[in-house]
This record gives sequence, C-alpha cells and structure tokens, in this order.
Amino acid sequence: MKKVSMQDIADKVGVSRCTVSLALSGKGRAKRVSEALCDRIIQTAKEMHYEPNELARSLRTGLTKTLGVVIADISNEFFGELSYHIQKRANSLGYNIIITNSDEVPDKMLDSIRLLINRQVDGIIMVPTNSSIDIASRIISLGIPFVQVDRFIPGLNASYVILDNYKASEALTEKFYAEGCRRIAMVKHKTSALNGRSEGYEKFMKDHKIYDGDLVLNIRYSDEAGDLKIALDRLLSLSKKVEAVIFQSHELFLNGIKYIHDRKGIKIATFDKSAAYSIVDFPLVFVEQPIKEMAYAAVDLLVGHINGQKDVVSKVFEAIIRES
Amino acid sequence: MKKVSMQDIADKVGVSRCTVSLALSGKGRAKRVSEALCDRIIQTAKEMHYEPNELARSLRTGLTKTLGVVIADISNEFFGELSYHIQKRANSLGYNIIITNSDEVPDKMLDSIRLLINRQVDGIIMVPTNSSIDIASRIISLGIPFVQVDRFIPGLNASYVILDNYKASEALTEKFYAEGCRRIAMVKHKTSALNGRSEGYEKFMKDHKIYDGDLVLNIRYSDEAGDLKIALDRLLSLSKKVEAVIFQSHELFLNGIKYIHDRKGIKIATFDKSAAYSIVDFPLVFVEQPIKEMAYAAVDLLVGHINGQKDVVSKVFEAIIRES
DNA sequence: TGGTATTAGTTAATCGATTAGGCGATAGAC
DNA sequence: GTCTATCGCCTAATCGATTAACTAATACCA
Repeated sequence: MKKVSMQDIADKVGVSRCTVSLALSGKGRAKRVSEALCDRIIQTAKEMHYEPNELARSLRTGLTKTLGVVIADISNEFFGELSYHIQKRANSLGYNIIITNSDEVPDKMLDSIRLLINRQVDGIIMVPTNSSIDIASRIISLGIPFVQVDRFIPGLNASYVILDNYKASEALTEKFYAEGCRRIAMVKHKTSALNGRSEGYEKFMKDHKIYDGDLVLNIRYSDEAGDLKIALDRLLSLSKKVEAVIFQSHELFLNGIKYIHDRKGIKIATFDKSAAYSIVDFPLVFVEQPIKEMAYAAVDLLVGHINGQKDVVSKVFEAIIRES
Repeated sequence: MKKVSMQDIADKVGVSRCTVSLALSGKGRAKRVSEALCDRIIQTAKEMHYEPNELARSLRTGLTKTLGVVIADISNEFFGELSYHIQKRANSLGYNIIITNSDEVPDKMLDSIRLLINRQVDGIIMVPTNSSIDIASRIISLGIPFVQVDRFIPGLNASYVILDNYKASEALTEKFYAEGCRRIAMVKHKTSALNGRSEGYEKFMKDHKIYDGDLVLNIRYSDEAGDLKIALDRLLSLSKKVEAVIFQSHELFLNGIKYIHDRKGIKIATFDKSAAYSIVDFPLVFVEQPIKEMAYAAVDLLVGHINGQKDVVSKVFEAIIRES
C-alpha cells in the first residue's frame, strides 16, 4: 500500500536513487547516464506505477508550480467562472491552483494568504477588498509574485487586471440617453470597490445636465433587502417618471428586480452576465465582462512575474454591452 | 527575503532546531523542555514572523491535511455552491481543499486524480461520471480515502452522498397529478447519471396508467440545443395537450425554457435551485437539494475514513420541493 | 555516598526528492 | 607506456520539518 519512491526503483534496478532521479527527469543523457540504463529505469518505474511525490520535489526545488487564488466566494457565478478560466490557463502553463474563499472578511483573507504562503505557492492572484491593503502589502514585501484581479487597491504598487467600469457605466448611460431617456436611475452600494460603475454614470448625467440626486439610490450592505424595497418604491413613485434603471451589480439586480413590476415599461440594465438572463422575458441590457480574457491575462501576468518580470503592469479591459 | 525556518529561530535562541520544533508544536512540556525556554522560543518565533513550511511538515508526517475535490466544472452554479460548502466544512475540521475540474472528460479526470495523489492529499471527494469506474477503483486500491458525491457508481464499493432523485421526481409528478394534470412530460438526457430523476417519473406515470412515450423527450448531449427545439416544438403541438413539463436538470431547463412560450398555461418544474429563479415571472416548481448538508456529510464521511472508519456508508438526502 | 528518578535538551535518522561534485574505469593520443 | 579525456554512476549535502533515543545534569532517598 505504501507508495513507490525513487529508492524503491533504485533498489529494484540496482542503482543509486540519484541515477533514478536523473533518468526520470530526462537529464540522464546530459549527466552521462547510459541510454540503456535510462530506458531500463524508466521502464521499471512504469511497471512499478511510480508517481513522484510533489511535496518532496517542491521542498527540494523551492518551486511548487502552484498559484494561490483568493476570491470572495466560489459559489458566486462570476467568481466561479473566473476561477474556472484561471485554472484552465494555469494548467496549460504547467501550474495548478489552490482556491480560497475570503467571504470578503479580512480575517479570513489573512488566513487564506497565510495558508497559501505556508504552502509555498509560487504566486498569488487575489480579488482585493477595501480593507486588504495591509494584507497585499505583506505579500509584496515577502517578495511573492502578486496580481490583483477584478478590483485593485489604489496606490498599491502591484499589477492588476480589471474591467473599465467607469467607461462601461458611461456607455450604458449614453445608450439609454441616445434612446431618449433622461430620467435614468442608478442603484448602487454606498461604498464599493465597484464605484467606477456609478462614477461613469454620474459624469455622463452631470455633463448632460440631467443629474438628479433622487435618481441615485445608495443601498447599505447591512440591510440590502430592506433598503432596496424602500428606495425602489420611492423611486418608482416619483412624479417625474423614471425611464431607466441601472444596477451596479448582479446581486443588486437580482434582489432589486422583484420590486420593479413594470419591467417592460422601464428600461433595465445591470452588470455581469448570468445564465439567468436567458430566461428573463423583458428586455434587459447587461454589461458583459470578458472574464476568460481577464483570467488569462491575470495568470499570464503572474507567471511573468514568477519568471522574473519585475515591472508592475495594469491591464484594463473593455466591457461588452449586450441585450437579451 | 528568504523565509524564516526553525533553524533560524534555533540559532537566534541558541538551542537546537528540535527544541524549537517541540516548543512550537506545544509538545514542549510533555517532552521536557522548560516552560521558560518554550516561552522564549515562541516569543522569538513571533518576532521573526516565523511561518511553518507545510511542505516540509507534510513530507515528514505523511499528512497534508488536504482533501482533493474532483468536480465537473466550478463555473457551474451547483458545483460552485457544493465546493463552497465542502471548503467551509473542511476548514472547520482543519483541512484545506484542492479543487480540480474534470469537465466530465475521463482523461482530465485522470490527470486531476494523479495531481491530487502526487500532492499526497489525505482523501478525495469526487463527482463521478459514467466512465470513471476505473479511476475510482484505482483510488480505492491505493488505499486513499474516497467519497462520491451527487452521483455514485453502481457496484463500486465506496461511500457516497446523494440526493434521492428517484423519490424527488416521483414526488414532483405526484404533485402535478394531485393538481389535476394527466399529461405530464419529462425532458431528459438519454443516458445520464441523473436518470433516477426520470425513473421516478416513469414509475408514477405507469402506476397511474397515464404514461405515454410521446411525453418523454430524450435529448442528446451532442446537440442539446437542436434536439431541445425540435422535441419541445413537437411536444407542444401534440393534439392531446401537455399540461406540465418536468426538466431533468437545470441546464436542460435553461436551454429548453426558451421554446416554451406559454409559461403560465403549462406547469413547469426543474431540478436544482438557482439565483435565476428569483426573477422568473411565471410559476416554477423546483427541486432544491440540501447542498450544504450534502457537502458537510461528504466531508464528514471522508474525514471519518481518513481517521480509520473502514465501513462503506451511503447517505441519501431528501429533496425539498419549492415553488417560486 | 552510591544508586535511582527525574528533568532538560541534543543527536541523529527520516520523509522523497534534486544536484554539484567525485571517483573509478575505459579509450585515445603522443 | 604514460597522460589526459570521456564516460558512467555514486556520494553526500540539502530542502524544513518531526520524533525516537540518548546523554548529561540535577534531585532525591536511604
């Protein structure tokens, strides 16, 4: 039941375990182990169903060929898809990943990072939160290659891959404006790493002199459902009728849409793509992120850093506006 | 930049690295290292920001405190949630997890398993497919603790945690029957690990003498969209009007619902819960799996096996039928 | 004072790999 | 016939921890 080690192969073939290591790693010829012996060792390894012990290998080489991924919550559709593509890309570059959920809680995030570091991951991809600057700085000061994705901590000297949320929300607003809407509302969280999504809107509205504070709904995280109901009820009963509503996030949309009954009279827009959108029976505009491309970019950046690329790089992706 | 090891602490305090190990592991007193020295070592470790190297520890102890999880696709809502809860439970029991996506492709599944084994995981939780019996047998023959979840391979001597799909589909059919429906259709894949979901239906329909082959739609994986359109169009134009449609899976539902236009005239039911269901504006019946409980059960079973529990156990959970 | 317990901490082996350097044997050159 | 190259494989150190076994020192008791 005990697993087969190089020593076992060495014993069987009658050589030292180092020779086995050389033969199996393909460095046999370079290190002058005869062709015949290499073959015999490889053959024996196969017969014995030898599988290398990655722990031992990593301990010795100092490389784990593993990337750590810190996200908020894998059960979230966006992060699920993000992780999926990160894994695909990492795999194709010879890396594996360990995913940890922080639930956006600083302590859990710290635990996640500690875990990843103790497991000697070669680099870390992280979705940062407002409060993770200390954690991120620590990773950097330890010299561990590091890339932020989806969001970034302003002022932190680290690479990141994000969507141009500002531009996307501006484009969304402009689209509704072009369709004749002037009363365009924004449903947003009070403070959020995603506030670029409301700033682009504000900019456009103000530039076109149609901004109205009544149209901006600030929802607290703490009582999202309650706030949403109250705010949307008030919004929809304004005397100057609302013509369009933009939700800052998929979650706000899912929770808020319940309170909008006239879904065909009011134009609705939201961020992120969801399998759910294929079953809605009202026109819905949504901002799709090129998740796969962003995931690939993040992995490529990180692997670049692992391979010695020192410069901090930021990649900003353009959103795609779609209608269902 | 180099990380701090026990040796570094030992040098600083002026003792051997073994004493450091004893002190930090809490075995100091039992192994007769003086209280004062223990304290001094612990203090120094803190000052030096010592973090243990888990690779070295695992290599030595033979335990990684890591569980491997093999699922089809983490970007899938169900698996995302499943992994999330598996991770939570594992964490609370002192384990971490490594998630791998098999995409239901045997070769990838094999790679996943190999990876997990080479990383010396203490146990494996896997969502098996029709074709994974060889892979599963190999895990078992290697003596690696193993639990199947969501599905199971018939005849394999391994523990599993599943939903009682048979009973759920029977209950679903019965519900519609009680509401007066007699023409109840089933949209299913031809062969699927989830066919319990159609067998319960068939049993009920036959028992009540209302079974009709025209009401059972067999969809191929290979051309799901095309098959769905053709099959549903034909179904909905039958002279004996269909009164209810049951989808075997969330994916079939998402893809098929497009072709059912009269969503309020026909009763619709599907499996699994989705965030999307909160935004549908027609009555929808769905079978909710107690994912969290199932995930916890799977982890608990696996950890039990790791701790020497040899008996094969199967846990079958009851579905909850909900309406939105 | 001699013999046994107890306490405190060290030595050395080990987990399974990698890799620089070493050593003996054969072959070719002069 | 000796000297040097080349070949083929092994020795030994190393990564960072754990732990059984051992030594040395002190305490206790009659």
